[in-house]
Amino acid sequence: MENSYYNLLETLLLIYSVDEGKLKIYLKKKQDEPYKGYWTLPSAPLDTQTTIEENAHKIYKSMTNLDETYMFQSKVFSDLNRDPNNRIIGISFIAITDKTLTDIKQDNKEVAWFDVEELPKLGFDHANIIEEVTKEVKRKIIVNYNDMLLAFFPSDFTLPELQNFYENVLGKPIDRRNFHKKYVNQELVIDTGFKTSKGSGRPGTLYRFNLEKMKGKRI
Amino acid sequence: MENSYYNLLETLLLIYSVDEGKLKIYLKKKQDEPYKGYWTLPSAPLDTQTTIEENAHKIYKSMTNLDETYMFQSKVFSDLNRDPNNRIIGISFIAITDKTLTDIKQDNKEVAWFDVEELPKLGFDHANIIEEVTKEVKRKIIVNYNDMLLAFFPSDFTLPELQNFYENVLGKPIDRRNFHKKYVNQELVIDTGFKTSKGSGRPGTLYRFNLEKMKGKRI
DNA sequence: ACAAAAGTGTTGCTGTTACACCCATGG
DNA sequence: CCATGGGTGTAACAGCAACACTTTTGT
Repeated sequence: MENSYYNLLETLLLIYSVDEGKLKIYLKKKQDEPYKGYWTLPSAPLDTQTTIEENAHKIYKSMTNLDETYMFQSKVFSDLNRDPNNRIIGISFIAITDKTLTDIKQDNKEVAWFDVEELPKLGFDHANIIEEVTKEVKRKIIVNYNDMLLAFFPSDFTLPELQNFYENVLGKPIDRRNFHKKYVNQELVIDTGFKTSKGSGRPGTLYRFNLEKMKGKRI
Repeated sequence: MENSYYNLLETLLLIYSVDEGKLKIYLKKKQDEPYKGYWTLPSAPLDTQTTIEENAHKIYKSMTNLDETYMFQSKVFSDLNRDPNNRIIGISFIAITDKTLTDIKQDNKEVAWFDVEELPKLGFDHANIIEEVTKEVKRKIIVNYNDMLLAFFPSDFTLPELQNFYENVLGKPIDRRNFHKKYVNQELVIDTGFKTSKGSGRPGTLYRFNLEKMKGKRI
């Protein structure tokens, strides 16, 4: 009787990054049944001696070999038939990382970044989880979670890159002149003095965020 | 060995409401050990056949006798020593309700509304949970979760009442003229044609939110 | 009449929007 | 020299911030 209150839990990690203004997510190819060959979110069962935060950090480390990141809890998924074998309750975490730091780490494990708008075949209910959590991420970007934006753009970026990201998240275009003016006039970004130099076209000015001005700022 | 992955879960419900511009929370007095006589959040263990959403609704119903409410997930608390006896993982939900609807329902169960700034002695880690979740609620109000504001003020209210609530959440005063102007000029509220009539002072105009204008509006 | 609470107008500032052409680089 | 992508100015409008006195009611 008492046993009917003991549940299996897992921590699911949704690692996001930006690449050329696109929102990306880091997935893992499943090597065994069920869902062998499908892509899945990195996850780990929760044992009775670990907190969910510790568990999420462990997963993050195993996927990226990095220790620190911007990470926080997202939704819990408790549908009875999430897993074909057992009932497992999934506690999701959002992590935001610098894609360039993880590009190296793709040794033998099959892991890859996917555009959130072009996902591969996903196992379990992970398509649904990604959809729901991605909605939350977008909403938070739009609605002003500056910390999160800083996590997406920790290092130098161009204003067109940033604008591109916003446009993808918002789902509509923004006027380039107004966008530029806003960030430069309000000193939300600082000119690093460097320029991009990839391919054709005029090189872009590289900026970084002005932490002072961004703090608590409504964008 | 496998048993070390089975955890006890509970759903915790934080029911909020407004009263005279103050943010209130609905608590229950614990009738047995441990923490007998202390106040606690309403909660229920999660069995293996119920989703957390169903569980949260069950708790809400038992506390208010109401079926519908604005409710959503909040944080998960997984510290190892939350409960003196077992490790229990707590999944919290936020519900927002109309305090006047629940005032009736205080029969024999010892339940009461408390100002979130003046809480009683709380059992378990519930003081901590209330603090964390209340921070989230305030942040969401400030940052634009209009749905939530509508849930707090479903029916007629005066602008001074609404302003009072904002001031308590923001922690700083707002100019009355500017506040009034904003809501009336932008037609975020609609005059119901009724007036308050409680005690001394000029009666206030009763408004309700203009759902059209509030939708997606940044406040 | 007085205490309590609600209602209201003006002005300057700041940010947003709408709009089209020029500049720097690589091929 | 052309294709690609980056950078830029102006004017009208909307919302926000700062500011104090009047009106309506109950006692």
